[in-house]
Parts: sequence; C-alpha cells; structure tokens
Amino acid sequence: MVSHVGRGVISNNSGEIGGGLGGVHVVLKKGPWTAAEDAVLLEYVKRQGEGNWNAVQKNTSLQRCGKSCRLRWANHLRPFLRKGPFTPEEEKTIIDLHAKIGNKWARMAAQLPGRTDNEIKNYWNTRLKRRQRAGLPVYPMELLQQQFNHRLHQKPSQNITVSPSSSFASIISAAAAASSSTCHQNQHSRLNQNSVNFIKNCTSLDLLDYSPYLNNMNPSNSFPLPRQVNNNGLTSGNGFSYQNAQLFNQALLEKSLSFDINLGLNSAPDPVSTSTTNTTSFDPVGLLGMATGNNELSSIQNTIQTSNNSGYTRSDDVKGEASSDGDEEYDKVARGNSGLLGDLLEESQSIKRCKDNSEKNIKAEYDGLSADTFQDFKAGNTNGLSNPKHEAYSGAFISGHSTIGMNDEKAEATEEMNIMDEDLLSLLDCPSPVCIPDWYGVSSSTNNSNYSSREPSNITIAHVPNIKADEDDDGDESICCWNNMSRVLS
DNA sequence: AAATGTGTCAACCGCGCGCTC
DNA sequence: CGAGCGCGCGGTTGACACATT
Repeated sequence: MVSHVGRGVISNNSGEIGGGLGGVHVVLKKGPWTAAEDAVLLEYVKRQGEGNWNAVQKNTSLQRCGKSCRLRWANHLRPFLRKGPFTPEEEKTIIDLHAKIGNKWARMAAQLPGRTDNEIKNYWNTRLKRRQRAGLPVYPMELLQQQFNHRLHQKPSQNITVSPSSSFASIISAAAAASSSTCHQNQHSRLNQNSVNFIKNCTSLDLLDYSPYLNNMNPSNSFPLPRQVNNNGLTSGNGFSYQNAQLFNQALLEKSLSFDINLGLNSAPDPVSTSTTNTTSFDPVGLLGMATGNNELSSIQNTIQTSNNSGYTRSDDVKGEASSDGDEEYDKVARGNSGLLGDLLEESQSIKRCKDNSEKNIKAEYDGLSADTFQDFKAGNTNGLSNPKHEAYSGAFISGHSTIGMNDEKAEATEEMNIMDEDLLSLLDCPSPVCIPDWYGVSSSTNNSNYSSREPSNITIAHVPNIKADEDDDGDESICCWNNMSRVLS
C-alpha cells in the first residue's frame, strides 16, 4: 500500500489509523515537516494536549499519521528541548547509563532533561562507529573496572541471559557470577589445566581489552594492567605479545565451547549433564564482541590487527606511567579513553600518527627488506618465511614488546617480557604464529549453540605439555570453572 | 575540482506492551 | 479471554553537509 518509501513522498499507507478510519484510504505525507505543518501540530497540542495522536489527522488539516505527529512533537516541538551538541557531562552520563542499561534510549533520555531518545541514540551510534573504526573499546577502562568490581561483589539472585543487546553491566555480572560460582569438578582436561596455568601466569591481557571479564582464573579478580605505548607507538611494559594474546584468545575460544554459566549459584552441580539444562551458553567471543560494542565480532580482530600491523597497542591506563614520560601522543591516546567524542577525535588522529611513526621506524630498522615483504607482513602473510632478517622484523612487528626505539632500560625490561612470552609459548608448545580460526569472525549474534558444534578447525596445538596444574588450596575456586571445560579436544 | 568517505540529523518502520471493549 | 487499537521503543535508513583523498 505504500506508494513510495522515502522522503517527502505522499503515501496512502494508513498505518495505525487504518482501523479507526473504517477503511477509508487517506493519503498521508511522509518526509520532512514544513513550518506550516509544525504550526498546525503545535496549535493542536496547545488545544488538546499531548496524546491521542491519531486524532490529529482527523481533526486538523495535517496529512500525517499519528506516529509521525508524536515523533515530531517529541523530538522537535515540545517545550524545553535542548538542542546543540552534548556537553561533556551529558556525554559522560550517556556512557555511564549505557554501561548500566544498554540501548535503553528512552530511559537515558529521562535522565537527560531536554534530550530526546533519538538524539542519544544517534550520538551513541556515531560514537560506537568511531570507536570501532579506531579499534577501541566502547567504555572507558575506569568505568569498566568500576563496574566489574561492583558486580563482582554482587551475587546475582537470578539467571542472567546474555544477548547482543545486553548492557555491559549484565555481561559483567555474568562474568563475575561465573567467576565466583562453584564450578563442576569433573571432566578434567589436560589442556584446560594448561590453559588455566597459562592464564594465571598472565599479568596483562593486552590486545583483549575486555577479556579480563572472562578471566575468572585471576584469583584476585584484579584488573590487569594495560600495556604502555612508547614514543614510537610500540607497546612495552608488562603484558604479553600478540602471539600470546592469540593463545589467550584461543583459550577463551576453547572455553567457549564448553563453559556454561550455571547462574543458579547455589544449585548443586549435575555431575552428568553440565550443559544441557538451565544453563546459558557462555560465549566469550560474542561477549567480547559486545564488550566492545561490536556485535559482529570484529573488535578482537581489529585490536589484534592494529597491533600486528603497526606495533601499536592502545593502553587503557588513563593514569598510566607513560604520561609521565612527556609523551604527548600517548597522552592524547590515553585521553581519548575518556570516551568523549572530542577526545576520540584527537585520539584517532594520535593513533594514526603513532601507527605512521612505528611503521616508519620499523621500516628504517629493517631497511634491507623489500617493500613487498613489508607489505606482506603488514597483511599478516608470514607463510614460509625463514629469512632471519625477516624473522627479526616479524618479531618486532608481532611482539608487543619490541625494543625498537626504546632506551636501554626500557629495552631490557621489554626483552625480559619477550623471554617470558617465549616461555609461555614454549609451555604450550604451539606452532607460531597461531592461526586464527576461520570462524573467528562469526557474528556474535549467531546462535550461541553454533559454537558448541563448531570446532576451531585452524587451531593447531600439536600436543600439550604435561604441566602440573596449580592446585593450591588457597581457595582459588576459579580453577574449577576451567576444569569444567570438557569436550575441547575430544 | 571531483570523488569518496564520514558525521549528523531526522524520519520511517516493525514490534511489543498495555488498555479497552 | 481475545481482538483491536494507541502508543512508545529501538533499529534502520536517507538526505545533506562537511572533510579527506
């Protein structure tokens, strides 16, 4: 019945008023409102008050459906509307609220006098897009840490379902619940034990900004320290490399295949069936996607890609030590973590500069490489490369602990980290680089059940070393959670 | 200067909820 | 109790302006 879909067209789509008009087809206007139409609507509301929007078309000359009238009134004509850009306070409020309640625009608008849900929604979507493009997490780290700590000490009283539209607070709740819950002790897996140890040995989860929420192996549940960025845009400090981050990703993915949150925290575990009833499939991949506001799962890859390509890894530590180095670019990047649009703009520019700098420096360092090789590596194509020079170059690029451009002291500390990385790698005895499964980019909106049936085909762990699991009895319940991983390599 | 990309704004659409009959 | 209706919400899209290449 719609003659056209578009702006400024006349439609005979009677929409909601169909029934009320007894089947009379009324040509309704669509598209932008004119001043004259506004005047008519204003006058009507002045006389009749808000509501009964379908009556507007009946009682006035307006050729607009009730919905359109309501929208026009709510977003443009009603009194006390605030126009213009959001203030920093408003932006902060929006970010806070979104972290708490998710995409509840109307509820947010209720907290922001004079602002409409549409405005807030537009603002958020723009911000989201921008952060995604920059490979940044949606929420400022401070906020996340605050939320996580808060949720951690709250035992959920009811089941939590995690969906793509979940607020981050609910996701964090789920992670915190899993973290503190008593988990099933059966179905041990050697790989899982190793994963546990691996994770426990990690002090920083670089490249996976929000993976800490899933890291229920951290006994203190403390938030990991972020990486630092030196003045070449290269990462340094505590943390682990791109390769190890991928291993950690893999661990999370493995975990996703079998880790169910039983959110009935006090319910007795069912030793036989651990994943079929009353459990919510816990999908770290999807959660990470959501954590960064990206339901299409590109966030992790974006982050890794950023590091891989440029050697740059963003630090979330707004108050990080790097700022004290007088590193302006770093400061700008860190400032961008406020999540405010103005800072974001500056941040993305700084990231670009950092990236350019690091590429320049690395290219200079390994000047003997051909341009093609350089581009190949940037593209992640390292297949069949055995040139030592290239390997060094690869290391500089892949590792989060490049020493290029560092002073001796920093370089020494970073070298230590690289050694640690290698140790961790050797513990897992993984071929390097670890392949990212081809299904890794699957949207988190995909039915979670898919994950349980999709083995990561590209993960190639030849064998897993026999590492004694850390079975200390210091009350580290979280081990149980990982022990709950089953069927991973069966 | 033209093409392309990006941001912003405004509007439409489908869906679900609650009320009324 | 169920159908019809009004309304609100959240997702999506299109137009336009501006920035970048």
